[in-house]
Amino acid sequence: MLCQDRCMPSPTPARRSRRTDALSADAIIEAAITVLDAEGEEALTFRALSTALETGPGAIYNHLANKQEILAAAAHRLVVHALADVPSDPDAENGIRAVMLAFFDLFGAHPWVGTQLSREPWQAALLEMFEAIGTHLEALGVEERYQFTAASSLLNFVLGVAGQHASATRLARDLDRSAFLRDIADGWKDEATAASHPFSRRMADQLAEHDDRQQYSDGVDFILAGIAAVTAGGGL
Amino acid sequence: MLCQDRCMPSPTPARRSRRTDALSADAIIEAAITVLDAEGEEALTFRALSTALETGPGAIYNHLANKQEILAAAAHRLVVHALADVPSDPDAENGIRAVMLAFFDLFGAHPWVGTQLSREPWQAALLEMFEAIGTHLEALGVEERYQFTAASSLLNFVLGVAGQHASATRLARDLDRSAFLRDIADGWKDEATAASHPFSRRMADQLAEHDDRQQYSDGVDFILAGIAAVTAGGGL
DNA sequence: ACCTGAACACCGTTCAAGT
DNA sequence: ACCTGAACACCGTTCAAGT
Repeated sequence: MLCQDRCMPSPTPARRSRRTDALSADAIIEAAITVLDAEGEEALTFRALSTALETGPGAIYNHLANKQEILAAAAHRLVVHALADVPSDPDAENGIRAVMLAFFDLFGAHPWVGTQLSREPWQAALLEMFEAIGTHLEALGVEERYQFTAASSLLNFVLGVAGQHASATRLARDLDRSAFLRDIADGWKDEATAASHPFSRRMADQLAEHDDRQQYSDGVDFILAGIAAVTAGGGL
Repeated sequence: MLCQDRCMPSPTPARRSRRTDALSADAIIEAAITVLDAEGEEALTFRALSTALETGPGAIYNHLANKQEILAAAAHRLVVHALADVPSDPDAENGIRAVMLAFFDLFGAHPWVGTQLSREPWQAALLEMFEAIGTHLEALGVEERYQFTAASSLLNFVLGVAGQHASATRLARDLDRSAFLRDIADGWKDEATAASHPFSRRMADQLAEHDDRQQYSDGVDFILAGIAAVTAGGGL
């Protein structure tokens, strides 16, 4: 649909297309998400975005303060949508797992969100995540005094995963993922590395072959089991 | 020591100082750490770095491929140093806690490391962290089949914390930290926010008053308890 | 072989001039 | 009130010219 380099000569004299509908923060955020998903984080520039919106780069500033605000709003929107799509479950433990997996799937579909979430502390998107996690912990019967630490622990875990996912995607955009991990695993088997890193050497094949989503899910289970154990066992 | 804006007139005609010792990757990395610690992430430019090194920006490329490599090498060096300083402990559970706290203290002293660690996946610094965690898990008696997931969970948790720490520091560089958290907590108490986020509303005061290091330490305990529970209980 | 620093190809952001 | 797009003040990186 885009006319990248050379356009067919048009019968009427070429004229710079100009948007007819009004520009809005919503439209900008939507266009930003499209660019980010299609071409990655580094492709989102004001020039690219304003071309997609058929306007000038300056026009964007009439609706959003700066690039950071565009990214924050885009991430927030996707987090809200992802949470709205999580089916409610009468079983509290299934509920918290469903929420955590929704986050994982969101980062899979939009890896740049992972980068954005570690850019501003306690931004709107993080509040939604914290709230969703906390609500389910409450339903799970976690005592009040553990709720803050428990919710933070789950949130920090998912943020760590999100960041790694984003950077892996940034680096391995074209490469296929398993070849990329195989390369790293092979590096762990190099004599020099292996000699000083025996644990990693032993884990190399698992790094190359593991199922990311399963491992994430297992990590969530570890933390949930820990929360349950500490709560039952009478404290930290 | 730096001559920032105006220099005293010197008796001999002013001459651009030129380094006498040879430039090296090590010297560049050391200078980069100094700049990053003193002035923050955004202050590290090739121009600033080459000024600190008394050379031209192009000279740096004779020793390191690009900015990413400088940051990765700087983070790696600090992680290695931090781990070298952790005293060995005969008690395995103290050992893993000491390693995890060493990471936390590292991010406190050099917040920019948190940003860097989520920039490249499985970079050298992460390998060191993974290895250190894994070695202690082995000592703790975690079964082989759980080691990869357990080590990854702890690593992802610490990476999440590191990222948040870095972004909080970036945003609140001059502001004092407690005032910054108070502001966010107050936002959670706003009528509009509180109505749709009751859990966060309830946690607001804890956000403002909690001890970061203690909470981190409690989070580590949750995960360790979960690993112990799952291992003892016969599987995920 | 290494250093120098101007030049290049970008950025995000601003702002006078338009409608 | 909003849009336009050239201009500004930066970046990281390159490279011809020096030593």
